[in-house]
Formats: sequence, structure tokens, C-alpha cells
Amino acid sequence: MTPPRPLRADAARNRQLLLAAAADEFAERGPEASVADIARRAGVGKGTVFRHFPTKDDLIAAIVLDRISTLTVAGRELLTAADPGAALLEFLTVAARQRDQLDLSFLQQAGGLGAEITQAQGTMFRIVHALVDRAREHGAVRADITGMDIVVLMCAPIDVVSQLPDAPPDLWQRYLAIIFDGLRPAGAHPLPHPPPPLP
Amino acid sequence: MTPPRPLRADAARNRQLLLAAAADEFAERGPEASVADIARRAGVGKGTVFRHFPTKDDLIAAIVLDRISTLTVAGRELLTAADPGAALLEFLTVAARQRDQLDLSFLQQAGGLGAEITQAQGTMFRIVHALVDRAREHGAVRADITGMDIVVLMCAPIDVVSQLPDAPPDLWQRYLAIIFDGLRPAGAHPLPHPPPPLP
DNA sequence: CAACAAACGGACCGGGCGGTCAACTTGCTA
DNA sequence: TAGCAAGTTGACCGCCCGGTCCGTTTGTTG
Repeated sequence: MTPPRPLRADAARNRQLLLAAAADEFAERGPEASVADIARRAGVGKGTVFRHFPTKDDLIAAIVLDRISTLTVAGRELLTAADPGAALLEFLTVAARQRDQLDLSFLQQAGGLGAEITQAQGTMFRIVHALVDRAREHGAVRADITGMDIVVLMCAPIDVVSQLPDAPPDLWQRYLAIIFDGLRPAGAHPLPHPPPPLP
Repeated sequence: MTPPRPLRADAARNRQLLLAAAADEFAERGPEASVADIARRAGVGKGTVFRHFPTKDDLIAAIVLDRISTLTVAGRELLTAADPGAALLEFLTVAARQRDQLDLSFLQQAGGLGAEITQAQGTMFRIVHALVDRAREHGAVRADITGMDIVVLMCAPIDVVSQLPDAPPDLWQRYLAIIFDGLRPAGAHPLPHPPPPLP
């Protein structure tokens, strides 16, 4: 491929400043945070933003990619944990906490994300599947749920809580616990619809 | 209060056309559907929109109000159902189906909704509480969940599924079932956080 | 230290948005 | 059916947004 020449020192620094500022700004003001505001927050000219990220969508994609990678790393470590059930719960906790600290939910489904993101998502999904398989074999979760179920439910605790205007900071743990109880084998009722396929 | 003179026939008709068109448009294009497009879809001039709803936010509020009322009516009927557990599940199903047919999730939290909405929300919340109390007394749900828990979890099945780009139409039922299993007494683990108060 | 490419900044552009207004049309009522 | 208030309309306004461009600054390299 193209051997990308290393960025100049100031350019590399500005890139990081921009990513951080953009994440904060999106978290505070939602998806229509303006590029100009992001630039100002990073202490940088607007043109600089577009030099690093040709499009606002490219900027969003960079942030999302970063988030997905974090989850992938966390999940991969948990694959070797002693208790597979606890590991799955821990993964869900990490995912929720990440989303809690900086809610960027809206940009996930920002249509037509790049192929790079699709790929990163794929590897993360595969790791989640492995986590679930281990937990299932261990009898920690019911037989009829799959990795995709976890992917789908992953951010539910936070999303659900964020409807409340003034929720206590750890309330999401309550709903994670309820949902996780629904994933356990004890007292499980048959599910009315087959799981979605790996995309 | 002000005895509101009845609308002229054409005005009343246009008001309904507008509400319908706006709901469709918001469902399709998200919160930034433009007033101009809504007007066009309703076959009406842009000025007419603003005559009926002084602000785009007022239009949104009117739609949300309608949604809440529908739920309130459904919930009130279910209060007299024979099986309280089934009634609660049915309420959740109705809520999810409503959201499925026309996803307006984003406008729920549209900040600072009018006092009218706050009030309508209040009555709906109280009915949900009653539904849950009945179900709990009947042993259909675990002792440690409250009406607010149901309010919080109400739309989770749809919200969660809507992350998937091409989800089968009834997939949400799967997640409603999982979550409902988490609400049952059988195999319940203690919850790590107290429930949120009635707002 | 000289010289050049890389990076920067911010004025600028076209477009679409929410919202206004004054001229026009239409349903109601006496 | 005449008259008038209620209702409609679309051109118009100001604003802000994503994105461009070019003159200027700055890090790097020999």
C-alpha cells in the first residue's frame, strides 16, 4: 500500500487535539456539533480540521473507529479470564461505562461508515461471539442466545437511562443487571424470534 | 380558561394532514426533517405550518403528546385485564409496536418540552406504576422492580434493534422477551442500584 | 542557516434552514 | 348572497453550516 510519510510533529499533535475536542463536542451537543466549534475547542483553525479529516463524516468515523478498537482490546483480554460468565458481564460493563463516559450513540448508525469501520466492527463482533460461546459452554448464559444478541443489547443500559433527564450516575448498572438476569439460564422462557445473523 | 373557538373546517383538516405528514417525515428523515418538506408532504404552504404550530418544537410536542396519550389509553384498559402479568407484557408490546411502526425516539428527549407534555407523561407514568403494582402482587414480576423501571425499559427492545441496519421486522420481540425474563422473579439476582424516583 | 514542503488559519462561498409577512382566498354567518 | 374574519401562500430574511482556497507560518532536512 501507500507507505504514509510520518506526520510533522505539530500536525500529529493537532490531530490528537482535534479528536479529543470533537469527541467532547459531540458528546455535549449531539451530532450537529459544528466543525467550527470543534476547531475552536481544539484551539485550531477551521481549515486545519478539514486538512486532517476531509469531511465531517471522516472525523466521526475516526472517533467511532477508536471506540470500537478500545472494545476489541478489552474483549480480547477477557477471553482468557478464569470465569467466562463473569468475563461476559465484565465486557458488558466496560462497554456501558465507555458509552456512559462519553455518549456518542447517535454517530454509531451514521449511515454508510467506511469499510475500515465495517471491518473493525467485524473483528469486535467475532470477539464478542467468542466471549458468549465460552459463557454458554460454561452454563453462565442460556443456550438460545448468540453473540449478536449481546452486540445488540450491549449499549441498552446506557441508552435506556439516557432518556431520564437527571439520572444518577450509576443507574445504568441496575438495567445491566436486569438484562443480564434475562440472559441467564435460570427461569428462561423460549424466545419468539430467531437471533439476527452476523452481518 | 380560554374557550377556544372551533377551527374552521379546512383548518382542522390541514392540522391533521400536517400532524400525519410530520410524523412520517420525522420517522423517515430523523429530527432534522425540514419544515418545508413537511409542508410539501402535507400538500400545504410553509406558512400554514407556522400558523398551526408557531415553532418547529411546537409541532414536535404535538406529535409526542399524541403518542403519550395513545399509550395512556392502552395502559388504562389493561388495568382491568384478568392476568396482571400478561397485561404488563402486553403493555410493553403495545409500546414497542407503536415505536416500531413510527420511530420518533429522538424527539422524546427534545429538551424542555412543554408543561402539557410533562403532565401527560405524569399520568402515563402513574398508570404504568399501577400496572406494575398489580403484576408484582400477582407474583408475575420480581419484587425489586418499580413502575419507573418499566418506563425506563419500555422502548429498549426497539431502540436496541434499530442499531442494526437491516433487522427483520419482528426482531424486537426477541429482546422484549429477554428483558421480560429479566423482570421475572425466577432466578433474579439482587440489583446493584436503587430504582429512579417518579420524576 | 537556507530553502522548501508541509501545515495552518480564517475570509469566503453556496445552500438550506427556521421563521416572517403582506397580499390573496375561502369558509362561515347574518 | 354579501362581507369579513380566519386561513393560506410562497417570496423573502438572516443565520449558520460544511467545505474551499490561498497567503502565511513552521517544522524539517541537507
